[in-house]
Amino acid sequence: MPPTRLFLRVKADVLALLHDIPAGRVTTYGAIAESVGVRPRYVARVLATMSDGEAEGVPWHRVVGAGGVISTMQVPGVGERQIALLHREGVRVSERNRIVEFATVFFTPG
DNA sequence: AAAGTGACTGACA
DNA sequence: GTGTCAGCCACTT
Repeated sequence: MPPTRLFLRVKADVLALLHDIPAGRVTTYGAIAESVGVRPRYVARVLATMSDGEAEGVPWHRVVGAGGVISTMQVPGVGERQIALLHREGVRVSERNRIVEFATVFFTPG
């Protein structure tokens, strides 16, 4: 099934916003969604349906759930990978899978 | 057409 | 601080 036009538009917008997020900072699905004009779940869907190849060079790991939750923990393997990537940028994650000092590393897109 | 499904959120206990 | 839950709505059976 080919993606809908809306999906492609949102995907392009989301990717553009992701590249504006500096290393060491994170944003949320909700914040991106607000900027793009869709629901948070839609943003999540866009990221979740990206292949490894598409994710190449895309800082998808800088997107977390509201409050700094690593929501990708729901997908086996992905959560661990995201945390590793964040650590590499100096973003600490608690053992409860939450961003440490979330308020200070939060970045508002757009 | 109808029911199922979330890489989500905010509210509430 | 943590855990549940209902609402959400586009997408997928």
